[in-house]
Amino acid sequence: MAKNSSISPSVIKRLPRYYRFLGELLKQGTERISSRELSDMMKITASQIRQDLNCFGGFGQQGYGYNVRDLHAEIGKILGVDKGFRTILIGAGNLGRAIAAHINFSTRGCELVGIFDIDRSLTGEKAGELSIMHTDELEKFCRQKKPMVAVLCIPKANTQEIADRLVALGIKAFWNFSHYDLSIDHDDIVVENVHLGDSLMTLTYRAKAAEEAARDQD
Amino acid sequence: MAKNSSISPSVIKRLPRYYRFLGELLKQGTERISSRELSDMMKITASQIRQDLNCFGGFGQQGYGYNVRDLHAEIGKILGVDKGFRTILIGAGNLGRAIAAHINFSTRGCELVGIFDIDRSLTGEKAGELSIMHTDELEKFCRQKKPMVAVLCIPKANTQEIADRLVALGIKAFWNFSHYDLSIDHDDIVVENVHLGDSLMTLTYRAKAAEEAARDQD
DNA sequence: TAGATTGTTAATCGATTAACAATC
DNA sequence: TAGATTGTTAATCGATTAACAATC
Repeated sequence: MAKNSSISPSVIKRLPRYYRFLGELLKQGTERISSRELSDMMKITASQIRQDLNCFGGFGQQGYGYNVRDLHAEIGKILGVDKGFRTILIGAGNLGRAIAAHINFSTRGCELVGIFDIDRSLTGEKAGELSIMHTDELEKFCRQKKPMVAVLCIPKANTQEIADRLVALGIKAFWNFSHYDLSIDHDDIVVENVHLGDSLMTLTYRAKAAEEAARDQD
Repeated sequence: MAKNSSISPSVIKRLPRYYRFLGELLKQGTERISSRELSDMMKITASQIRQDLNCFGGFGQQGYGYNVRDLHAEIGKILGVDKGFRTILIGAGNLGRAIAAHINFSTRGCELVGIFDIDRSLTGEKAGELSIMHTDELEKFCRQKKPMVAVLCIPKANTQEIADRLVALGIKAFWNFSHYDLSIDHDDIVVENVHLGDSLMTLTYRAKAAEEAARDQD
């Protein structure tokens, strides 16, 4: 575990992808895999795979490769898939309900325990397994259940205010889908801003660039 | 435009964020801004901003800064926000309908023109402005409307098959939300894999790391 | 002119790839 | 033992930051 402290941001971003591919291999019953085979599947270099996996200790064996089950388990442990962090979701509009229904929180270290919306007409409605609560209930709920993670699916204008309120209620991690760049100045609080719109724009840019390149070739 | 060809991937990924912040400033009526002021807002270095903006020609003026309106327009043009690429969405489940309703395609260079699902019980239902069509209609629709972009909100198992079918129908860009790493071996076709699950896992990892760091301090 | 701030070059830093000795 | 493949060091590449001369 000693090596853990120095895992670089680039490696961390690749970890979930390794975890997914190893999960697939495990499901298929593959017992061992070499960095070369994995590199073919994942379309990254074998060198990078070996470099990455070595950040957290030698899980491979020379002349053999990596044991799929062990490696999968180890990466899962590093990512914290067994943490079960209690998680609340704020904003039960289209996107909020889709996230609640679509994301498998439990296999990713989180447990969705509450959904809130400011719109009283939604109070009591079901979203997946859970009934939507009014945001007035947040304080009481958090005092009782002490959630650690909050998913924000709310309009830009309310994001900072709700985030501040949730920080006061002990939330330590924000998964933010609002169209607002959330940043919080406590170094024990982490924020992941998603910005689907930015992702689409990047695609537009690349589509345009590819189109121009193809046209130039004619 | 000559400098365009060499814009690095890291810069491209930051472009939508610049565009957003400049849009905000424009809305607030700010006329000019220095790299220093913008760096405070965006929490990146002024040096990086100047370096980035210089990839596509000198839009600043020494001793003055940048004209907000001009810079916003220029970045928009580079991203292709005015392209209006015809776009179809496949998979009108929770996530698909939320994306259709929640994302402002038109301000991001895309125009959503059709929604498809394989489930006949959804055919004819409204999703935003559009009525859901059956995937059997894809061929006919694409021949007529010639869409260029496809948003995939379908299960993992169907993704490769649908993608191949869409490539044959002339789709050049994929915005892929399925739990599957799509890669296509034509260099005039671009793919953006979103993977919300990976994003949540990264958050879990960081939450866990921050928690451990805080505990160690006690 | 003096002050401000860019554009741009040089220095630093970090991440990726290549290479190969260690070893299963 | 011979073959395979890792772990790890060194080389390369790219991205970020610092510095400052150019110039508005």
